[in-house]
Amino acid sequence: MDGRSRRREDTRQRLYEAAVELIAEQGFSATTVDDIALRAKVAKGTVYYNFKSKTDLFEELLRHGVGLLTAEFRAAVADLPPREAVRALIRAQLEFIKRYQAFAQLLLSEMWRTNREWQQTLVLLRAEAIGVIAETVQAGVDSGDLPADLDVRVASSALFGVGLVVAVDWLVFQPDRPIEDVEESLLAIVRRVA
Amino acid sequence: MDGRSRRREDTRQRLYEAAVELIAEQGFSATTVDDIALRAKVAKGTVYYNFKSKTDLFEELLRHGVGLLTAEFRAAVADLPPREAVRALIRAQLEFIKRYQAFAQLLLSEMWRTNREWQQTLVLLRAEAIGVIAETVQAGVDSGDLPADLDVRVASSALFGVGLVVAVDWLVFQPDRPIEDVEESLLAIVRRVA
Amino acid sequence: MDGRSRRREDTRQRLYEAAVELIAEQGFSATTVDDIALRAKVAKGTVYYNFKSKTDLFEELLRHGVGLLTAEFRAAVADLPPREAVRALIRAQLEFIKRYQAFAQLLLSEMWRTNREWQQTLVLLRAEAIGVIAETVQAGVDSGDLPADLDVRVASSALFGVGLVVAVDWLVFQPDRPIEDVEESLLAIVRRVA
Amino acid sequence: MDGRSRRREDTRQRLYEAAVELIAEQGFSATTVDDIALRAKVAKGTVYYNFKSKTDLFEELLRHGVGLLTAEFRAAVADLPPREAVRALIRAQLEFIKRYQAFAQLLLSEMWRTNREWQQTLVLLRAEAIGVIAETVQAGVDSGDLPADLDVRVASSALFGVGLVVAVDWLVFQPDRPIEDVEESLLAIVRRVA
DNA sequence: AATGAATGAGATTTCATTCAT
DNA sequence: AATGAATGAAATCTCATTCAT
Repeated sequence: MDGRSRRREDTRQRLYEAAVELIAEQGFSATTVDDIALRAKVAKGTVYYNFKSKTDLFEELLRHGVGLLTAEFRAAVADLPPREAVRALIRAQLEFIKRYQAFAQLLLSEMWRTNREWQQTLVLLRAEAIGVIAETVQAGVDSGDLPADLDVRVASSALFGVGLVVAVDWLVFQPDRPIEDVEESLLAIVRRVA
Repeated sequence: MDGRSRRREDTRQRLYEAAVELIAEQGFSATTVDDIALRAKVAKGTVYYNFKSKTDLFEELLRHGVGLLTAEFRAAVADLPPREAVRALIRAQLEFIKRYQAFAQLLLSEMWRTNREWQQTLVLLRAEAIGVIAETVQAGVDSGDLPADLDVRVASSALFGVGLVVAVDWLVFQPDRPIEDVEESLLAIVRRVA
Repeated sequence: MDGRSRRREDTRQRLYEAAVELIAEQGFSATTVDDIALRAKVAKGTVYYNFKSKTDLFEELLRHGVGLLTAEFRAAVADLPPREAVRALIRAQLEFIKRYQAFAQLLLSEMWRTNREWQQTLVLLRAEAIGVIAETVQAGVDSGDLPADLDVRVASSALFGVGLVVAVDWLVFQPDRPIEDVEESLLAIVRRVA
Repeated sequence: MDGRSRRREDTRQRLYEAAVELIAEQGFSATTVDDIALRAKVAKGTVYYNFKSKTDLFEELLRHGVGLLTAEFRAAVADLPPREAVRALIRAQLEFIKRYQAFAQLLLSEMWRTNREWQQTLVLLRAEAIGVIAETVQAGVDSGDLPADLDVRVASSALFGVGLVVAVDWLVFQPDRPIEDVEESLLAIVRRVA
């Protein structure tokens, strides 16, 4: 790597991981830079050597995480036919949430808040992720596979939210339940579009 | 004056209202006691005359709010037959969320966090509210109105979560959409149990 | 009683007692008006109905307590011959401290501090109490019963301080030891003037 | 840098010195952290960077100070014969008090209070310091240099208290009197054990 | 590239005092 | 004569940020 050394990139990664876990558990404001440095096993000054500010770290974190999710959404739909594509999106979301549990928890907690500094960032990122869903649903409506009266924006938004809340509820309150069960529940719930 | 004077009870009510709005927007930690006192139009000391701490105010707020919701759930089901009762619960939840929008937002943000001081309180309160749903669903399963293979706990939990996220999403991102639409979406989504 | 009703005088007495105990244990600043009201079983406002301020309550308390001590000193010496008079003073001090333990503790803690609001009051009261001792010692020197080279002021001051510290040490750290023992220790200690 | 950097250790020392003077004059509760920081010429936050709390600073201060006193006691007795050893202890106490006047004043004010957070700490520290005196007195009793009927614990306790109160009385009310006078008064007072 | 001591603005909390009843 | 809710100034404590090393 050039520009940013490998060592530095490693430090940033450790900071991301520490921050995402702590913010998932406690929220952004309740998580201190000391906490983050401690969990990442670096000195406090190192946080500021790598990020402009605590908020900056968090925004980069959001971008990083939602970027991953959107990429997986895109990969999931590939060229599948509409209904299968929707099912693939749900599966992808579930798998993402399972893998990045803390990030999902954090999204659920922050996504419907208003009046926070990173609000704008989050709204944009949300639009990106939901955009992929919307494209897929729209394709289904166009092809006649999904009901013509479906409000695409509303349905996509709901799909995303329902997936998030059901999956996180699962991870937090019934972690022993197998993922297939959860996927089934989700599919049952969203039958109309999947 | 019955135990607590009317004046005092009025002050507490004002503090609840101020706190719930601010915390919904910004979260618990980002909301200052100064903000709360200012919005409630009392002196800062008054907050501490009425509540042991900021956390205590928040916990009592949660108890107060979830208490109201649970009461409305109980009133809604009355003696209705199972499927109607479930529909009534959904309607009650929607109406509650519409009426106490800020409280709903706050619940959505805090309910799936772990590691916060009021976690235990919240888990208990959640169990109470979901309990009413579970009783209704169970009655439906027992009477044969709902599928026998339905996992009651899981379904009730999902019903609650989905209602919350869809309604808050509506209020935050599509406030102009009529409530009937939202109710319909919700019913469509949860067709299996309603 | 006229001017001040019996009820009011009773309330003031209860406040004195509550205050003296708490201040002995914790010191003046660490004792709150709430504490005092609670222990005296009156409402907080009542403290201010009876005393101008917390400091005022404390100063009146000091005056009241040292007044009692000085009176007992005067009663003790009566017309006794010098050395007996000194012994009588020591006994009187011990008995006073035993009876008003909390007050003695409080005196020991506050008497050698500087820079407190009531400093002046306390210095005056101390001078009064030590004055009685000094008169007695002076009489002994004059009559030849006590050594002519004795520095009266210094000796009286030491007599008072030593009595206070030994007696309070006894009450706090060896409360089971009989008072006669303590008296004996004290007499042994101050043999030169008694 | 050994464990704690030199800079940090210097800051802590400055904070000790500032705190001891202020607390001697005004007492613990009446001394603010602002006062301490101001006198130590550091920012308020620095106090909390170095000590968990105001109480923690005070407890460490007590430990530090009594540690010094105990060390000087041990150095003073060396291998002297009993009565000389007792005299050496008295001289050591006087010199310590003269040198660390503020600390002595503070001890006198806090040592016989009950119900303060640091009570336990102080009782332990007191036992340590008095322990050295008691060893010396015990040796004197064992060797026949001191009266066989002397209650060692009581005598040591009294010795310590009397030394403290007489020396502080001297520093506060008669600072011009030469130390030799004070030492002589003390020796006269405690003739039985010295 | 990283460190950790120090900072100071701003948060939470306390508490003597006031005041309407 | 007493009460207790309310106040606001001042206390304790926290924490994002800076900076010298």
